[in-house]
Amino acid sequence: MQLTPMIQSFVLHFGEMGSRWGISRTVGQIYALLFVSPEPLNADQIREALGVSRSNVSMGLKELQGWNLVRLKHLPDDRRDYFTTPEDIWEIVRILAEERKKREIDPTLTVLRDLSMQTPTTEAERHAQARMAETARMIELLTGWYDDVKRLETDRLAQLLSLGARVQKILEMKDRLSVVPGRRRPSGLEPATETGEP
Amino acid sequence: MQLTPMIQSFVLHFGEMGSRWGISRTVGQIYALLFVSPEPLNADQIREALGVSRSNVSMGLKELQGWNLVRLKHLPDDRRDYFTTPEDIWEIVRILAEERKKREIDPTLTVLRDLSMQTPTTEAERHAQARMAETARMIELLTGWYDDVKRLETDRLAQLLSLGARVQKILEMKDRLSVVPGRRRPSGLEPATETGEP
DNA sequence: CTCGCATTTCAGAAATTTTTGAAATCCAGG
DNA sequence: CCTGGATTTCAAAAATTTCTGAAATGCGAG
Repeated sequence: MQLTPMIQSFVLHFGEMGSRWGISRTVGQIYALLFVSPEPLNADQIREALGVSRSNVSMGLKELQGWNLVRLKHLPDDRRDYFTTPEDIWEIVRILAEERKKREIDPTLTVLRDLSMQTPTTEAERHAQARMAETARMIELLTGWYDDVKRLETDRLAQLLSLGARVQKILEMKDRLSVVPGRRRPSGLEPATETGEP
Repeated sequence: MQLTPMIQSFVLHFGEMGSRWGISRTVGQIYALLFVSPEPLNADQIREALGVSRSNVSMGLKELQGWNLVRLKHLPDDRRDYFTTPEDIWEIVRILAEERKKREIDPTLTVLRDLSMQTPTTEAERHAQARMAETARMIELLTGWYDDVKRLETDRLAQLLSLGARVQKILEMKDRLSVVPGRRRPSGLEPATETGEP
């Protein structure tokens, strides 16, 4: 398969960006190619389009499968594996967010919690620990929010996003309204969220 | 300066994670060290604490300055440069988000817009272009939201985050309320947001 | 201007990551 | 149990990134 200049540009760009993310150039290119391809591709088609070795394609696809970013398909009377990306682009975003969180955030949160539990021996450690605890709380707040919104349906999510900062107005409105039924709103940041593991 | 085991663990962990992000091990370690240090450090203190070459520290600090992630300080009667991280951890998050957007998102959005404007020559290109346009719109929605919320004060942001999915309830409430004054809400996703550059 | 300390630059060395080709493995038919 | 296409594995080569030491540069004080 011969790529048109336009598709070529796209694929090459994603290859470049791939390195700024944690993936290799080839993996980025493979994904870009599958993403814009109107139908599933097999490993040899990918190899030909990208001009890389067959084994490199195999490894790249394996990595993408590890990221849950590709779907395996089969064509009748053809025992080769064909690959696609999910149709729904929001699904891709969700997967990316989930996997990056798993790899880049969760391990750090574990370490921070762990270190925050130790008894400090020096003044420097006391300070360091305060910093770490602060970081852990921030990550918990962010990931807690993420865990909530990731459950929203796509169009609710889009609605929320397009609302943007106007949410602030709504928060204010809610403040005023919530006075009426006499219910106190839990005050957001202040109470130390001690979510240590057992 | 000799690091305690606890601080050592933290610094080493950040070094490891550094590679999963786009930074080198040393840069990650330098940042971790500055982050937990109760006061500013100079290049030689960092070199000693991390056991790396002086030039490596210099380059690492330069990179961190490029990311806007460190502040330069000066002590009286000492002409060496001392470095700290911003006190406010949310400030750090804001800077990180801003810089990563600039490096990882914006260039892609530019390419996507550019390619989406070209006239497709084949059916494959037509499909690819649709995919790219879809992606561009999604990125615009996400970054538009980000541009909005990044202006919120920290405690408003925290309030918003801790609200999480309960926002959905508020959205529903707003739906109902907005009927009263007779104003139509712009429906979020549906209208094609043609935000091409001139 | 010169000295002395501080920082930066930079070319090469070291380490790490990516890519490859060949061999091994897998597996559906026959 | 063979066969042959398809895929995977893996050790080595290639490419890239990171790190270092030495030399160059910067700069305030005298």
